[in-house]
Amino acid sequence: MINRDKISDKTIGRLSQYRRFLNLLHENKVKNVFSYQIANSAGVTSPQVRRDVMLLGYNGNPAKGYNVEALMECLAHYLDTPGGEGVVLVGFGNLGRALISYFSKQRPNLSIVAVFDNDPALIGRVIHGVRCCSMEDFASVAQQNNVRVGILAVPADQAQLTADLMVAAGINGILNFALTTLQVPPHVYVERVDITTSVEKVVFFARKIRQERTLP
Amino acid sequence: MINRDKISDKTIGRLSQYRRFLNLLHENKVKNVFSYQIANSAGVTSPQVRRDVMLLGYNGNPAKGYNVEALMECLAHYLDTPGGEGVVLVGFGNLGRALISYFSKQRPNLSIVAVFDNDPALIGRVIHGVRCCSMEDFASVAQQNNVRVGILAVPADQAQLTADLMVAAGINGILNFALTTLQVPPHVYVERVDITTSVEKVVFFARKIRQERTLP
DNA sequence: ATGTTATTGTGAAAAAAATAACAGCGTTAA
DNA sequence: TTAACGCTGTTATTTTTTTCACAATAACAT
Ligand SMILES: NC(=O)c1ccc[n+]([C@@H]2O[C@H](COP(=O)([O-])OP(=O)(O)OC[C@H]3O[C@@H](n4cnc5c(N)ncnc54)[C@H](O)[C@@H]3O)[C@@H](O)[C@H]2O)c1
Ligand SMILES: NC(=O)c1ccc[n+]([C@@H]2O[C@H](COP(=O)([O-])OP(=O)(O)OC[C@H]3O[C@@H](n4cnc5c(N)ncnc54)[C@H](O)[C@@H]3O)[C@@H](O)[C@H]2O)c1
Repeated sequence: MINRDKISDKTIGRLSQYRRFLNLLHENKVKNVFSYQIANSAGVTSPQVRRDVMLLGYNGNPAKGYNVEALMECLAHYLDTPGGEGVVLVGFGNLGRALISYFSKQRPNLSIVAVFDNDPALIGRVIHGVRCCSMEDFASVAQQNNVRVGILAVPADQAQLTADLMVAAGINGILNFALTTLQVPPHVYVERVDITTSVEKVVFFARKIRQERTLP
Repeated sequence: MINRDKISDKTIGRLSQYRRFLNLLHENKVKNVFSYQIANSAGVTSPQVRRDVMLLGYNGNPAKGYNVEALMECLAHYLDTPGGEGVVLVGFGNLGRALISYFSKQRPNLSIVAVFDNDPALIGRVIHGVRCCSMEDFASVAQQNNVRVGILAVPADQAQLTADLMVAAGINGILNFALTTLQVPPHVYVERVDITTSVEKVVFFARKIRQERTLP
């Protein structure tokens, strides 16, 4: 029924976005929603939404649109790990702490189960109920909790080293905030968040728009 | 010579990445670099790099590759605003503070010139030499410093409101960290950083890889 | 001088992604 | 009961993005 093989990176990103809107609708007791409404909320087109939903194998109703609850359930079944996915975070610095606070506000299907740092001064500290552990305990904690996904928030020059540790501990998904392209084996998926690049993109296009408006 | 019209979002992102590697090479006094080396550092293919560089109008040398300094200069001329671009940040919370620390370590061509918050308890506080100002001063500070780009790090329910303020103050590029799709006029470019979606992507593909490895 | 080598620059081909188009279908209201 | 409506599901088309492939070429050794 579901062909997970053919799904792309981008589609998954959009599905995750649609879900946020559905959550909102559900909280407001809205029962049904049309593709164009979802599209609007995510800044995409309605055929795009229908196409994406099609991949899930979920069918809407031509008169009522999609059933909010049913679609949410379908998305959860598709995107989420049954029983929830525990994530570890390495790097208890400025960004690490912000992320802990952020995740503590999210739904519990995604939760940070442990935080690690190699600075002795930080080990043992607790933020939002999460205690910072020593890197020495990384492999054992990760394996005990069956952790598969790690967030990397250490300085760039420590990132590869840390990623190697993660991979050795059985992690096969990394969200990398450090300014490095990690070298990992093919069975590890890496997603990179590069804020400098994001800002440079905004600067570029903002300037471009400005120039187009002043002299055409 | 340069056709800025045809350039895509993705290309700009890659150019920004290439630049990071070039900076590194330059610091290490490396004079020349081949497309495949740049490609390697950014996790893309070498034809991709050559194609992207082609758009800049810069020409390499078949025997020596690209001249590091010349290419850097070309990139700077293309991506950067002459005289540097000042950026403002709204939201002096966990994420805002992490961002200030992050930008204080970056090259000075991109700098945060002012930070704003609406919490009276935060106004006047200084971090990394940047003082938190009241939202009331937003328009005047932004206009005095000729700011065109803003970073949005306020709670989701305040994001649209804040974006409207930014747009009214003449900003036409926004980096949005809040979990909302902003409604802005067409002359404003918005780039969104959505960490929940990023994590969900990693979780999904990590799980997919796992499943493919255990039962193929 | 000249051959050899490895890389660039770029048109052509392929792949991927987005958009358009429309038949088919519940629902609703006459 | 039936016609009108507006949406979905899906195929076809278009557009965008990436990769391939190779002629052209600068450097260097001989
Ligand atoms: N601060 C931001 O907003 C921001 C944004 C995007 C990306 N980043 C990137 O995220 C990373 C962390 O940023 P930050 O601002 O939190 O830096 P930070 O210096 O505040 O924190 C880094 C933390 O990593 C720890 N660390 C260093 N080496 C380690 C190792 N080998 N193993 C385990 N822990 C180690 C340090 O003890 C420190 O606590 C950097 O690569 C930075 O470029 C930061
Ligand atoms: N913390 C993270 O790592 C992280 C990561 C990604 C995205 N985000 C998003 O970024 C935003 C901020 O996150 P945070 O963790 O810093 O939250 P936070 O609650 O720590 O900080 C929010 C700050 O915004 C200020 N604020 C609220 N309303 C305002 C208004 N109308 N005008 C000006 N300032 C206002 C608050 O006073 C507070 O200082 C949220 O939308 C969050 O979802 C956070």
